[in-house]
Amino acid sequence: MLNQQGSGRRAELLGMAAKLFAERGYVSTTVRDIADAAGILSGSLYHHFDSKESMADEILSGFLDRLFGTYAEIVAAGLGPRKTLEAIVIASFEAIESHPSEVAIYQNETKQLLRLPRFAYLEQRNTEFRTLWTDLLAEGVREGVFRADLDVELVYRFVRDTVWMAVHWYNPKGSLSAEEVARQYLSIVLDGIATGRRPVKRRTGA
Amino acid sequence: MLNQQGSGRRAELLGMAAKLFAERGYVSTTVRDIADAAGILSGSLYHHFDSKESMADEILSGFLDRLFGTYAEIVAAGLGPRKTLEAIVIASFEAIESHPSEVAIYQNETKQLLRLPRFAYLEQRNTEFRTLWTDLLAEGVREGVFRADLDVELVYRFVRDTVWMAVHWYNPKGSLSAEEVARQYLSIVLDGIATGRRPVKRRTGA
Amino acid sequence: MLNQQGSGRRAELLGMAAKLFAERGYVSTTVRDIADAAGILSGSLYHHFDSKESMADEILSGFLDRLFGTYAEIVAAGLGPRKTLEAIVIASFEAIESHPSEVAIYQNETKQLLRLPRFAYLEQRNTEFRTLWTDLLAEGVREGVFRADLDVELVYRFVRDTVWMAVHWYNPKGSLSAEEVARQYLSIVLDGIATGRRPVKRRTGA
Amino acid sequence: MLNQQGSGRRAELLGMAAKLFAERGYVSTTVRDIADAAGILSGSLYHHFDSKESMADEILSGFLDRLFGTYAEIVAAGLGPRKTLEAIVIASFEAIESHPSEVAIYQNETKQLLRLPRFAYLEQRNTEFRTLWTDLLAEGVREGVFRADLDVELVYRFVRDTVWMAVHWYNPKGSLSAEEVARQYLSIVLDGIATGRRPVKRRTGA
DNA sequence: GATGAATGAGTTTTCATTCAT
DNA sequence: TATGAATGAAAACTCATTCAT
Repeated sequence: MLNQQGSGRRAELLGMAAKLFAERGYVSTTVRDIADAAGILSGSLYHHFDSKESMADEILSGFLDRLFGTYAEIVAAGLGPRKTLEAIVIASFEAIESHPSEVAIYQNETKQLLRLPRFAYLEQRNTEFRTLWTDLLAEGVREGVFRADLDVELVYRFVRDTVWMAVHWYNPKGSLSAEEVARQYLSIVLDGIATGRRPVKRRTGA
Repeated sequence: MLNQQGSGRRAELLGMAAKLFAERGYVSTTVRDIADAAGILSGSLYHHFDSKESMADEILSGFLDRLFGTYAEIVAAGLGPRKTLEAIVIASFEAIESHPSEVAIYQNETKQLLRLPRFAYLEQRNTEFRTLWTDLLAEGVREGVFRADLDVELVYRFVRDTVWMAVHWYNPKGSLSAEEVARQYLSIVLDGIATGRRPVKRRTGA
Repeated sequence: MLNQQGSGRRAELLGMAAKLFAERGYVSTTVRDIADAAGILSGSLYHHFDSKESMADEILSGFLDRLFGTYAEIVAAGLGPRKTLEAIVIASFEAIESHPSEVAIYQNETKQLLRLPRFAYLEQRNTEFRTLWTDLLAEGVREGVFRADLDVELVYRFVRDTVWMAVHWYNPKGSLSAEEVARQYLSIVLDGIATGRRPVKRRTGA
Repeated sequence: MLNQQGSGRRAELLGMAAKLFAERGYVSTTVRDIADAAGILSGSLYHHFDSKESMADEILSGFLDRLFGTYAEIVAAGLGPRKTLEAIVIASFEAIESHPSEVAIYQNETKQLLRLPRFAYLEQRNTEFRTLWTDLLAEGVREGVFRADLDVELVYRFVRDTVWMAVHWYNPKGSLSAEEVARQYLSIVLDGIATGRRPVKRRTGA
């Protein structure tokens, strides 16, 4: 359902490319690496794709369209800030589970790819994601379900980074399902790792 | 004090290389880029360094020696798990503040560099860091200052990733000092972003 | 009458190839360009032709057979040097009008194609053309209708080049018909662009 | 004096490239061909030049700057249409003599190169040349030194093409000097190849 | 006749590195 | 210390051609 990126051979090749881009990084993955993985000659890849760039483009844009579609549906459901946050985190972990390569590429290569004009949409996605989170957090603070003493921007960055970083260690074949990991993760983010009541906070900078 | 990586010109060149490695990534930074930044020809760099690899090596090993020295001092101080955790986080944020390039390289390039034999020590540092944290967390759980219902391994990864990710957005010239950011960060990690008592946790999967 | 280069689809494809060869040059025109123009895949062209080379061959040899047939008829008519020259020039301009692509290919690609053995006949055509003209000019000089003070070889080259160059600018849809252009062209070549009697020529270098 | 295109090795390499571009055509000349001619490896050329394109660019722009500088001087001298025309033709033949490769590239490759944005200046040079000639011819017609019954545009094309075509056959080592060839050429263009008075012209199309 | 997938040889270009001066 | 010229290996990409379906 979060899938479907083309027909037959093309999709197969994109899958291999994605895996390699995720493992070795975009720059360090040669077109020959991809061709080798596919059992063809490097030149033959150009029968299917314009360039290495366009492979990365197709992988990322397709994936992000689907992911942000899912986010939009969650937000549209109007579950309230806390439940929405949970749903978004869970959806993100599910993306990590079902499309680890794509997430890894998104995580690791965005900065590099942004220099190329054709990847400008990555910037837009970043902005979209930021708005999504800061709106959500601000609403939660207004409704009293999120702490008011934290910098919303900082919390956003914190959450953004931590969610995606999981792609670096989450093992879909391990004992924990994506949802279980997400629940633990949410538990940390929402309630912290310390026990008991939180001590009286000295407001930073005060 | 966390500084001093050679004398004069050599250090200057390493600084420029570090900045470029951090900005563009190790593979994407060419020797010519570094030479250009230094206002010399690329061949001339080889009067100072054996290779591009040895530049990265020198940058990273020097930095990590100093950073892990600091960690060791903190642990040796025997402050108890909570204070130790706080001190380590603060030291890490200070490293981000004082050596952003080095941290960024450590963050972004370790995976790539580990393929080269000479960077095997990075693996050792990772193990060292992991032991440091899991010991610390386990001790905290034993002493009742950290929650017992969380997977220690997962918490470790969580903390590890989130601390270093800050290098991607922390701006030393911004309004928040490294320590202030560290405090907020600690506040999130320790107490969570939700208000009030945490609800009775349904153990995931149960 | 100067037409007929195969049947149906084959001729159609050759026409497209000729147009592209003329526009972009033989080397710069890819087999895919031709296939694209025909709305088929590049591999499919090989059901019709052995190779790109054989397409160019077929285009040129057919065209030149017809053109030189026309020249032979004119010469055989025995009209005398002046009328023969006029008829040849007119026939050439008509070839430009009716087969601009073929003339352009002949003009622009002969030098390149001559390196390939199968195009050796182009050299023969050149020789044939040269003989035709130098004979004609020499005869004209003997009969007193062409100036005797000009180097026949130089005049030949002059005429040869200028006639064919017209393919680069002659526009069949423009206001001047091929014959009209030929007439003006002949007027220049025969009588020059200066007004009045020619001044006493200082023989160059004498 | 019409020379001087850089320092030392660079100029040497450009000269070799120019020769090959002229002989085999720009597209058909590989970077390896040039490197082979220079006795170095193809990659080494990139120590001196950005790209094959930039070699052609440097060759052409430098040459055209000098050539059009010469034209401008001639025009500025205000010799009257006939003498100006003669001087321009002679200067052109001298360019063919001293810079045959550059002229050949200009002649043969302009059409191809114009597709690349960086060669837009070739279009401007063409326009400049056209204006130069049509102005000159029109002035000559007004002053009664050139025939009024000829289409100025057509005469311009005629002259333009024929002058440059000489590069294809003019042999600097042959018996005729550039100026001698230019004189004969001028003699043809000005007075035609026919003997005696020109017959009463039937205006074409009438 | 045409497709879709591939080959294989070659192209331009990149880049870490070397070395005589 | 630095330059200027080069190497050599590999990169991305091109393209005429083949061939099973």
